[in-house]
Amino acid sequence: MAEAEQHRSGCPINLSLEVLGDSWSLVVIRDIMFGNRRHYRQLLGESEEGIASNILSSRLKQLTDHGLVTKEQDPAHKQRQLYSLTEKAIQLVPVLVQLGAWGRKFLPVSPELSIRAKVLEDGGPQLWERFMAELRAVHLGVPAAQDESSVHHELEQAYREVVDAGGDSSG
Amino acid sequence: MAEAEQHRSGCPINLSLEVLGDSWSLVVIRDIMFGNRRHYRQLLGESEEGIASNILSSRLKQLTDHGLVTKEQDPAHKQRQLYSLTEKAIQLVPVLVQLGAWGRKFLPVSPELSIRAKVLEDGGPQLWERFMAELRAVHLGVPAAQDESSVHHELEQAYREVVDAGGDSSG
DNA sequence: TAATACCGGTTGCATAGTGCAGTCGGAATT
DNA sequence: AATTCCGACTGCACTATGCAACCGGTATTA
Repeated sequence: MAEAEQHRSGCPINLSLEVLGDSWSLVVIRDIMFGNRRHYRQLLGESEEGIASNILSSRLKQLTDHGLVTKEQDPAHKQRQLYSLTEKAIQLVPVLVQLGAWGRKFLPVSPELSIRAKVLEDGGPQLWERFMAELRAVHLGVPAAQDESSVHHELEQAYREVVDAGGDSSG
Repeated sequence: MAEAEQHRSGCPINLSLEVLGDSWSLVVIRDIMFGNRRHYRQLLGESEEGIASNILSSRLKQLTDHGLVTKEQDPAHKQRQLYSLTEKAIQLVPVLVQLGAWGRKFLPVSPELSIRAKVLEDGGPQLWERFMAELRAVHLGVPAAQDESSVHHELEQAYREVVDAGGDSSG
């Protein structure tokens, strides 16, 4: 947890990039966050992008060191590890939404995998907050507000609709 | 300009990371965008983070290939190249703002280098739009709306105030 | 006209990170 | 007792990064 590193500069954007500036870190966070993948094997096997096991291992370690992810034993299975997001990671929701919005606008996204981004984009900061509250309930054990009708569920539903309408592709 | 690459997946976040997912690309864009650095030597020498010349060269080439940056000869100086942002890059403003906001909240930022992030964060989407309109005027030659009293100037002013009040650090 | 400084890079080289395939010891299941 | 599942680790080839030196052409200066 000690971060005795040397920073390139004190610029917020630069510091953020020193933590997140590679091609896998945010993908792993995305999978935990939106895909609710909490175990190593899940993250490894159900990864859209096919992350390699050593890279996943390395990223999970990094993310843990940076305080974005915590790791604990699953009480039911002694050998199974449970990865959870911290508040620091949950507050990346706006970053991921904007990144997704930009990708949707300018890159060759697939309909199935971008519908969730669209829902969050259209929902605006209010929906993001609801989603973040949900993540806090799931990952931090914060009691959920009763009025929340699961943004996660809403995202899954939108995804299913597109898949059912479209036809092909994995996911 | 032909992009015959293989993509890891059609997910918007993943595709965005395939373009921007390294520690330098967004730093270079930040310098062009907020620091108004338009020439190679400027980007190289006035870089807070001390980017290496080969990395800068490689990133400018990549960014050009991805359609985020254009390069043209400065009419005044035959050998001088002028780098400009495209609309695709200008629309990264919300991403950079959110990334900066996150950095400000969780990372050891310096006051001088984070005041601009704070102003943009506090200004909200409306200010971002004004800033983007300004960038279009500067980089795309779009005529500026008259009511715009320069967000860029506002950011510079806020920066100067912090520097004058604070005292040390480079910038 | 000659020397110098500035321009946007390139090259060589050592180190670090990525990607793939195979492997590992322990725990749970059969 | 044998097999499968668990979260990784190892070896290896390849690519990217970071540093320093260097480059030919252009503009400026003496």
